[in-house]
Amino acid sequence: MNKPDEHADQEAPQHTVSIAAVAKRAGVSIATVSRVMNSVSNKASQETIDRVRRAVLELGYRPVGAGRALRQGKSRLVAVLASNMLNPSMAAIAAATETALRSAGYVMVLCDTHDDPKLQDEYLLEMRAQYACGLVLLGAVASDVLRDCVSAGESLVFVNRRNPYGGGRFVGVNNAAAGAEVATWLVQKGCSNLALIHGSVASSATADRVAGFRAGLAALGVELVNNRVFGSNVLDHLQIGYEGIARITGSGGLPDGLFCTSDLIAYGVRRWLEEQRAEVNAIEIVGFDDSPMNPWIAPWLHAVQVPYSKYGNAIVRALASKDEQSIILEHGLVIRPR
Amino acid sequence: MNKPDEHADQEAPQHTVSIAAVAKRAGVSIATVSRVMNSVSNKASQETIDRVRRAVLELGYRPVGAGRALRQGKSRLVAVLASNMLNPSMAAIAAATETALRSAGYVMVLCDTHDDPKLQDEYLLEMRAQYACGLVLLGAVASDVLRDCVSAGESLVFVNRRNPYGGGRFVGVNNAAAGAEVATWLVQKGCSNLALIHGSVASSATADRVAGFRAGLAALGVELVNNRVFGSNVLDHLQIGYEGIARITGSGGLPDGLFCTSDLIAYGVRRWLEEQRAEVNAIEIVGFDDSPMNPWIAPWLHAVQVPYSKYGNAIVRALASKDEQSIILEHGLVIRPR
DNA sequence: CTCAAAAAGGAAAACGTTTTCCTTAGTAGC
DNA sequence: GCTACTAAGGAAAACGTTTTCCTTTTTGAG
Repeated sequence: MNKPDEHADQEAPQHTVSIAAVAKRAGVSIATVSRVMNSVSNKASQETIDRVRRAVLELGYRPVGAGRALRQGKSRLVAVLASNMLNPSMAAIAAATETALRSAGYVMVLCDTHDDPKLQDEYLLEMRAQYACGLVLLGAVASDVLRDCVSAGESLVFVNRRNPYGGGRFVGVNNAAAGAEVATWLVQKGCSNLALIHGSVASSATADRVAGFRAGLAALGVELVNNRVFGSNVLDHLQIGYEGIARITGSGGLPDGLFCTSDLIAYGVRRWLEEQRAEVNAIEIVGFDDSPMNPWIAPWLHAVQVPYSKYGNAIVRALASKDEQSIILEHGLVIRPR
Repeated sequence: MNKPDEHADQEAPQHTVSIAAVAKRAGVSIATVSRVMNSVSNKASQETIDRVRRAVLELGYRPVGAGRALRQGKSRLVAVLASNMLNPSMAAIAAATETALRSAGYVMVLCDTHDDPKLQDEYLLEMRAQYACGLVLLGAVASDVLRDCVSAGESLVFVNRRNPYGGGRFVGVNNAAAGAEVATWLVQKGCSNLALIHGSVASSATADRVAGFRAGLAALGVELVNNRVFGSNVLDHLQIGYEGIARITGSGGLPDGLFCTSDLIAYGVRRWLEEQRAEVNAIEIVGFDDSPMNPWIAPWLHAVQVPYSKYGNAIVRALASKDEQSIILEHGLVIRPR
């Protein structure tokens, strides 16, 4: 911490130092400054470049976003539309995305759509008005403006949940394969009374996890009867787990192996079991996401581990890529010893 | 879901509909359109206003942010600089803030400073370049540019952690009072072997909680000896709790009452206790924040409840207010029965 | 009826960039 | 000594707003 008095070194910039100021200081035109800033080749001698660079440093110049955006017809803003920011896995993705975007020179605008098509539309329109140069949908929901954006060929990246209108860039894990792996592990572990609790299948991620789990069981010749499955469209996954395990247990006793399509569902399950004073350790519970807090708050939970910290870079890569590729990241299956 | 064909109602706008288009359609000048949009009084007849409004609706016009920002010298972007977005309580504040900002017509830019002064400076400069009209600091750290912003009188709101340079708008709870309440409750509960585990006191929030707790005990004539206190600057609060309870127990046995300055610290404590197979229910543990997930994942934890969902509106109010007022929100003390 | 003030609204400047034209001076190939 | 071509760089337009002037018309007070 240096004393407030001796800050006469280069703290002059104060507020808005424009390209014109830099040009004047370097003794060149604003066009040249702009070209140096954007490293346009063959438009300035090395000497000029150095002079401009020096002026930029001395004045602490940094291009005003609005000017550039207005001229180019697009800003450096990337909008991230999350369906529910209170969900820890969303927050993890948002955090990783922010870091990756920032180091790629973008600025993240974060919006919470609460899984509401109307609100999503509002945000999409607003971001268009802000000249956002990219849209990241963390759990997209079908909506009119989204369809519009898709068909207009805007720069969209769908994360975890696929484009409800098909196609488009996608970043996520292989949910179906993960579901199947869970099935295999539970069966090999010797569980004979399996159950499944899942959230809304309007999410392609959830739907794939469920389908993969069922397919995995089918491949092993294991049957999953209907009263061993609970699904709900409720947004609060904790609630789903709590209610789901109650229902399942009520109509056929405690299972000995359980797949929950999210960690939160598993937390809800555990809560009910503890309230019932059930023999919790007799049940193998597998969640999905594997929150970094799990080793601390849920050491009893196995989980498909989604590499959220790697999502950021993947999303930036997807945004930058020209073709509509899907980026499938590798998941893991974390088994926690009792 | 309506069929893709019959969308000829008013889906024409496609991409960029500018103020000029609206003006043309309404048969007025762009100046008039602008004035109607910003409801400048005495500049348009009711009839004109209606005509413009109709044109706006029909074309789906919405002012381009960059144009307005450039002209006015400030955008509608509000930057939220969070010290650690993976902390659930930060995420909760961010979510509430986003909603409140949005409904007040602002757009939230979320940045994760990782509690790093250099990164915070980078963000502050970048946001200045983006003409951000407000800065919300969720856990500010002392840094050169921040000092600059403070003395330049920029629109700053400090949340939870106070301005390291003094003054400024502040939103938070009365941490000292809350700490004292915890002390009182623990003593009244009959605990005689108290302990305290806290994070970095560089955060004014933590410092106040600790000071309040100590003052509360002192007022009751209870002494808190040094080997019953553990503090650490480590960022990971889970780790602090885990290590803290180990140290404290090692140098004086298990406490029967414990105050942790964050929920996460308490989670870490619980983990260690369970690993040691300690009689966990013999200890009254009080956390701070009271995450909405606590009833589910930590029903054993008492906690000072911070009304994070109310932070959003308070922050917007603070941003809008002319004078540098502090907004102190009411906290609670949630006691969970065993 | 006169005059001032208010209402209504248009033309154009300004904001800070990027980029399209230009112009000039070298330079390589013949 | 030409002719092309490239390097180097400036002037000015353009992006979409808001706002300052300015003009014309209407209103109200005397």
